[in-house]
Amino acid sequence: METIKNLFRCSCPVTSAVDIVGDRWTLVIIKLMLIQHCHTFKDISESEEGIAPNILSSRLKTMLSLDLITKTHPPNNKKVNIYHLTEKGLSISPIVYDLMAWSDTYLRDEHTAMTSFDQQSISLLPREEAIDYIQEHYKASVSSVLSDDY
Amino acid sequence: METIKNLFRCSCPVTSAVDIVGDRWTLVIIKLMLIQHCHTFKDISESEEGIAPNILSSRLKTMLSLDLITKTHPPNNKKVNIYHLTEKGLSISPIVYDLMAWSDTYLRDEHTAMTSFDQQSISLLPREEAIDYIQEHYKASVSSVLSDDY
DNA sequence: TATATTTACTTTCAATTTGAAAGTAATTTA
DNA sequence: TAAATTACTTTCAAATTGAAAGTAAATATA
Repeated sequence: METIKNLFRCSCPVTSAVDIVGDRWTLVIIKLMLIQHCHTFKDISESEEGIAPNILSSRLKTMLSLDLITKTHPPNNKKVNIYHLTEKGLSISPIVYDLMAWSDTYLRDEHTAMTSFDQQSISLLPREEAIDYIQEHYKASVSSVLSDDY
Repeated sequence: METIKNLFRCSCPVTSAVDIVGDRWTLVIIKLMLIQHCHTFKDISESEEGIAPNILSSRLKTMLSLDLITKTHPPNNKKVNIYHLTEKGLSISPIVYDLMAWSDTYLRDEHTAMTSFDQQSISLLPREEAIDYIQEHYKASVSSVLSDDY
């Protein structure tokens, strides 16, 4: 008889969030979808991050089960799977933004090869507007991919 | 001949931040220091999160080497070690805040035992003020612990 | 001053997770 | 109809995590 062991270590909301996104890949996959507009298994596989296919497969399954992402086909295509962020997943955007901003300030000295924000314009906007901009562009990209003739 | 393998997977600032804080414990330890004012090995060990001493020891060493925390003794005490956040570590505060806010909105349904913000007052403040409040109280607590006769 | 307690760990070992490499199956393109 | 593409799965070794017990130095107590 198998028991499902509790996903959450304790009652703390911060620790509970870490129970969901606290690993080497979940936030990276969210960032690849959100910022680099990776919508397919192949897109994510080919990213600079170099995730192994078994790991990606396993993470996507977990993220689906946690309702961070959903999976659909583009119209008239049964081969390609489109993964996209749910509202719950898209709401991780502020955390992705803050990680980017923190690295920009505190990691540059020890990681000289590190790049800046993807679009220059983002670094010029105030935080809230930058996050909105990222989210709106992401949604537009998903719409485009899910429209006819991808 | 040993080579130090690069800490960073790639040039992306988000992924680089995940290379630093993307595991099960680093953000939890920062949160325990910042919010619950855990300053010693014992304080952290006894937390609700239940971290094993070998894991805690290993994480603290890594965090010291990454300059996220420093280690000192209180005056007139050679036994107790006080760990506290550096500027670099304290600047993770916005991420901790955002994780807390995200859980509050998106995890409550699936994790009914989850508590709210530690101090009620924090949830009433706007984000920037809440973060400032948390950081100032943290700094005051460190000062107090490092003053005479702990 | 001697003993008990506390604090901060380390050691050992089993279990779980990660990741590299190769392989497979369905679908679509040429 | 054959080749290429996409989305995976399988296998196995290496690294990480974690539970349990143990140790050493410093401090508090009798």
